[in-house]
Amino acid sequence: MSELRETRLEKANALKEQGQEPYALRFDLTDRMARLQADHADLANGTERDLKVSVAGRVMTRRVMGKLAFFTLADETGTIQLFLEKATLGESFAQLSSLVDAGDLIGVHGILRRTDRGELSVKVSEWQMLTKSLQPLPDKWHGLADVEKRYRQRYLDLIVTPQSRETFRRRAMAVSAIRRWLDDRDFLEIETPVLQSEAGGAEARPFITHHNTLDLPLYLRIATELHLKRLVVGGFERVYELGRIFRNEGVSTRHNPEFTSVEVYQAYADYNDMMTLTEQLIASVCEQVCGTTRISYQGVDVDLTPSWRRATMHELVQEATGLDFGSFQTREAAVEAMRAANLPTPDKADTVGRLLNEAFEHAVEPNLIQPTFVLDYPQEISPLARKHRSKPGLVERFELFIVGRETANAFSELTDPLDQRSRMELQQERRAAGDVEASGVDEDFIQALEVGMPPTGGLGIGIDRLVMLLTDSPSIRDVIAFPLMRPEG
RNA sequence: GGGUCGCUAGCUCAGCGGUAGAGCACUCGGCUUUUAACCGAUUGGUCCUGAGUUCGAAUCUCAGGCGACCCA
Repeated sequence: MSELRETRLEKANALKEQGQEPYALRFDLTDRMARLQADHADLANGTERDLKVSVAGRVMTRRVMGKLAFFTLADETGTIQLFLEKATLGESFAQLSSLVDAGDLIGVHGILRRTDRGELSVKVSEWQMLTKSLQPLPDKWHGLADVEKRYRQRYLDLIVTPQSRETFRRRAMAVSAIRRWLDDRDFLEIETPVLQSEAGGAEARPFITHHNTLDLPLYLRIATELHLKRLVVGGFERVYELGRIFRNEGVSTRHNPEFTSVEVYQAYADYNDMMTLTEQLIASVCEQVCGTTRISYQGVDVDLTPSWRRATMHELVQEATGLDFGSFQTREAAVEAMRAANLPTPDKADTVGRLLNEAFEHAVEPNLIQPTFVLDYPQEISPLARKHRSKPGLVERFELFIVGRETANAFSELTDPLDQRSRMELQQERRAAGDVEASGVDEDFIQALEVGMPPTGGLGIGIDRLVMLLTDSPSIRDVIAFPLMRPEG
């Protein structure tokens, strides 16, 4: 209600009349809360330490009792109690107790004192309004229980939910740990276009936009793959890009239309090398962010200590269903066996390989809790991966699954330009037939391959899903500061 | 796309056919060791929107909006 706001505006005006700017320019602070708490843990109850400190932050709670008051002041690192007494503050005590609300940002000068009840406090001798807040804070006890509000008004969530702050702190740590790990191994981060005239590198619907001056339809990238490979053709032997990807798809606890990936390409390597790289990289990031590689996700223990299980898609499906997809000569044979095993056989899965993938997604994927590399995918669902060196119909590809979720995807990259062209033409046929996720032929990319790409291992990791794992977050929206929301009605 | 659940005061929630409620927050008064401070008083409402049933709807029905979760 705007009555609260009116009251606070009046307080802001009252401050002005008393010569206090309600929106201050700056404040010289000497200390931050967490450090003060740590450095003065030895201060005895009921005693003072004659050390002048200046701190600033947001007033979280107020407890006023006549001529004495206690505020809790929070900065980014933590909280400290303010010990406010009329005897010390004189006239400005009345101002404090009547014009400062929970939610205001203030700066104070004072000395340290631990109260009789053992709370380290700043005994304030001087205070200054830094920013007057016009909106009330959420319930101090329950916090922001409304999930929708947490996403729509993330700033409130961050103010009152310490766990939310910790999640984004960890996300930042994870992202910088990934960059550091790759930089240390001579991988070069190169930025590739977000706006593309052909959206390729994955099977997904793109967002469409338009360039006015060139009168050109453009797509937001659905992957960084094809441009990073062009860089490998150009002679950069170790490249990566960590950045935003856009896919015009639904929203769920595991999907946001814009998300972050890191794609890594290493010349003269294959998918076996990328497996080692993946487990080393993720284990290292986990160690740095969580302090251990044995973590707990939503009550389930997950052990990310290398090395991880490696099994082929065929083996895993057979293990879970008893079906040997290597023995099916025709789609009909596979359909018959799958029906007998109560597995769905959608029409769009029009080959044995696609049916294998269906069986995998249904019977295996949700049960891959511990990190597992799934190897050797059907060629028809992997148009950018090279043919397997010894298994006909399959490609050298792995996906990494953790807690039932696809977390990484990697290939021995397809370097044969003629093979790549025929794969892309197949995609184009599917698109012509109505598959909105199929891409077309990227002529410029084919031309790059014709110039010659060295044998290369490529890898993509979904940063958001990795961060979910490292922060024990149940929804992707918990790890994206401002997730996509439908506008409020 | 389908299903289940939710939407009531700034926040957290109760009420489930008969006058719109509580705690916290706000405002006022009291209080020099509180930390969900306490005590007293007051203030605060498009019960998500619209239509219907009914003497009477926050409550029942239908449609719509937004969200959460599950399934595809």
